[in-house]
Amino acid sequence: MPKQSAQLTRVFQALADPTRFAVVERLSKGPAPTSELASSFKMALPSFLQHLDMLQKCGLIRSTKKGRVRTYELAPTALKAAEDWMATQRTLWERRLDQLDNFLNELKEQSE
Amino acid sequence: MPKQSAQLTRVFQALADPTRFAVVERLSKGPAPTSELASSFKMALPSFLQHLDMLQKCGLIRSTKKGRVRTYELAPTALKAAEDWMATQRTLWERRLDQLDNFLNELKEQSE
DNA sequence: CGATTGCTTAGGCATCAACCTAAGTGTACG
DNA sequence: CGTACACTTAGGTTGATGCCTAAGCAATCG
Repeated sequence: MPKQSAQLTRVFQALADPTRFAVVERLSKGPAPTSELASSFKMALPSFLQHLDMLQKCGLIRSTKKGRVRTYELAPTALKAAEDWMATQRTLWERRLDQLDNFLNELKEQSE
Repeated sequence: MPKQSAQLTRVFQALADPTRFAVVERLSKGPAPTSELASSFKMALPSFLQHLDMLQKCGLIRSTKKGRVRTYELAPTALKAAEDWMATQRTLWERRLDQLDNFLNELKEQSE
């Protein structure tokens, strides 16, 4: 499944920018409209919107429009998928270290 | 602590590339020398080395050199930090959803 | 309805990231 | 000691990313 990993690299790509990173942190505390989100950054609005689009395209956030106001919220599924991948890599490695440790202990006992 | 988040965005940046992503997956299964890692990719060696450097600079991997062979291994701490950040954002959001759910249930009970 | 507000689209510029080839350093082996 | 091997350094091309201004559209408000 190379499709899966392509999706994950897009999520990481999205989180690699300080602006988008900060948006995710903000949205973890609750939904917010475009203008409120934008007000924290000194960037022009269209530039900021590109960041929101990117976050939405990779599935990290969702949005709905009511009247002329668009509201954004976090979409935890993408975050969870990335989190799970990381946990898998890390625990594979840590388990391997434990096995090595056991092996060395056995060697040590044999020599005693 | 804006230092913390800068470190995290660099980790995400590192994982945003398919080559580096694949290297981390490979190294989760155990250490490997430069040439073995490089053999999986059709890229020129110096190009590939840039990827390894980037992974190392953000703390995702370590390396040691013995003779003329450099061996790489995973460094789980950076991975753990990124994982923890994601879990925090996600659970903040999910807890908020639960609270909203409780609130709606209370409203519903009052109306019955 | 006319002006204002909130977002969207279009297009352009500058910097950086990912790749390459060519040439260098140091270790090992016959 | 000379050759081969494993990596390293230097330098250059190219496309993607991040930013801007200007102009457009649709929903309110007076």
